[in-house]
Amino acid sequence: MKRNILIAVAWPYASADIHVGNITGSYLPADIYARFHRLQGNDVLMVSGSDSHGTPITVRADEDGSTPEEVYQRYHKRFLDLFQKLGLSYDLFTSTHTENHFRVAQTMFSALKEKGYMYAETQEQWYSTSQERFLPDRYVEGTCYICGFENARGDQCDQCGNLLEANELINPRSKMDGSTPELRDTEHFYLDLGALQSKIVDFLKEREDYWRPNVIRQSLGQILAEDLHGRAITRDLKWGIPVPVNGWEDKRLYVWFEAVIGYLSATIEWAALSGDEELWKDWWYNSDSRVYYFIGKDNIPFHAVIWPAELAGVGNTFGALFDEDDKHNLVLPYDVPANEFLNMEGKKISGSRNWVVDGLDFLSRYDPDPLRYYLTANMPETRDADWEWKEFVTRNNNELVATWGNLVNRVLSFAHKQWEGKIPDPGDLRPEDEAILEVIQKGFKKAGDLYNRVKLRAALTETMHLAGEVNKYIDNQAPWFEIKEDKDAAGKTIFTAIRAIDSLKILFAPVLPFSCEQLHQTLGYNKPLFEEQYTESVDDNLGTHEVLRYREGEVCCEWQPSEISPGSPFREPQPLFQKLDPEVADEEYNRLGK
RNA sequence: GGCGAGGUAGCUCAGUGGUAGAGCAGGGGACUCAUAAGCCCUUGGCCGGCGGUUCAAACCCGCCCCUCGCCA
Repeated sequence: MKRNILIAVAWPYASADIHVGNITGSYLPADIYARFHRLQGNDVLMVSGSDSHGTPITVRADEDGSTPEEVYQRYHKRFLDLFQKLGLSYDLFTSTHTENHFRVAQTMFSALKEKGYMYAETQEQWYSTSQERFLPDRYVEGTCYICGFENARGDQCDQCGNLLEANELINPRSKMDGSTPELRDTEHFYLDLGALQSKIVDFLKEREDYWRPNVIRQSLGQILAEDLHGRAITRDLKWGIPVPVNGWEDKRLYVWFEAVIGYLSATIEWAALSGDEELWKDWWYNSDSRVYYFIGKDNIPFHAVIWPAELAGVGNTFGALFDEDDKHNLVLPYDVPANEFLNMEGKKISGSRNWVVDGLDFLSRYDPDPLRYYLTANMPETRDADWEWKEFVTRNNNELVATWGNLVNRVLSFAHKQWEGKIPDPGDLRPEDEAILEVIQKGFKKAGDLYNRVKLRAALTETMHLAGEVNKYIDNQAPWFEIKEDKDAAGKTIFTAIRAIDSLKILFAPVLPFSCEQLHQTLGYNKPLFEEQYTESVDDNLGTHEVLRYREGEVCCEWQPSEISPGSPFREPQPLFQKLDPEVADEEYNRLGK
């Protein structure tokens, strides 16, 4: 049955470059899952964008002497570049700084307010009299009231590691100009999560049996132990989305409330760009559609609790306010397959200490598929994983090159030489030929089940295992002997092997799109396996923003075994992957921390 | 402090009640189509610790230790 699948991918903060930990945490698994479902023939939409608001961006702008807008544009462009090079096939990668997102986010706010899930409350916050503005917690420094450290930030003390109540800092000073701030009253809106608790508990319990244990148990456990309480969703800032209430024009929606709304607004923007403004409803108003949220474990509460609370809270009021269609509720998350973290050579990744492998930097020296392969084979699906350069090189050489790449090369070069670039006609297949093809066929079911349940690492292992089975089959048949005495027998073996390879191409394609596309062309197909990515500029009243898109066009092949025909021509094979000198592992390791 | 996840072969990880598994690394072998790749055989583990339930525990229960995340 054809299904609408929405792949909702974490929104990167546009204040730092993306590293391999970010990639394996959410962006890569999302893309693999999207490609798998496209091959399944489902209606897939994969959306995300740059989180362009929030304190990290204003902090970066203040440090650089630039504006938040410039900071977000700079990193956003680098994201688009990286995602294209890495083959992350977003149907739309946009940003939160668009007129459309402002409107959708403000509508969500208004809908929640109308439903009675918002209340206003006054709190005290540090105010800079010299700059005439309220200071975000991390803009205030002072003495830690727990350990006495003199340079603690308002939100956290770097010496004792405790999270702090900014208002209790001793000897506070503004990070901006060193002046002494004063506490002033300020009023903010709160999302009444307490009132939404029973809806959230029901929502989680319905999904208890198939969600990953760390996601479901943490969310449910925390709620049942402590109950949900209201959270402030507005801030005294200039950069961001204005609160759509009279008298509140100077305040902004808090990013954690606003950014998750991007999943909805990006789908709406995608529909408008596609030429049919109503299309987004096929995913958001369709109770049969499935929405998957690919995120890292640090984001679990926002996607398993807070965002579902926003969605359940608005009910049909979002539609009523947005385009006067009050017949539908918004679809709640189907699954939140959050990944754990990736460490770097045994230590935590740290951007500031350069203990990190940057995505663009990596791709300046290596191809995308080896990275995708290594990160998937080692994906932190159940626990933290570790990036080791040595392991990257050995997995590339022993698995990608030796098992899969060499299988393709040994079969196709032999075939090309002996049958002059045409696939041999096997006549009737022998039992051993049928047997290996059946193993492959069962692989579609087995790997398909694993992909479907978002066990990407296991799906890849299974596929690599099948490549091993084909290598065994070839060694058993030994077509290089067969051809000396009985060319027809060798033809049966090679035909069978080519079909197996052509099938494995489909099974590997979600993880290894570039090399599978290359193999696909070598085998003589006209239409590509996947469509193309491209960028486009979009104008609105907030300015111009560049987006990443995915072209819709004719593609070949679905999730089923090869039916490639005898006699059809194919090209001389070129290696799919390059072997790496083991020394590069040391070279790369020595770059870390410098 | 509260809520969780993880701790299994040298390394990376599967395995949730019935005689410990895979890949890589290590050792040995036969072959040559292939990127000296692939194939066959093989060494290697008191399954974090201590108790408990059971005819039977890596798996269930309790306590403890270590790593990581979230919340306060």
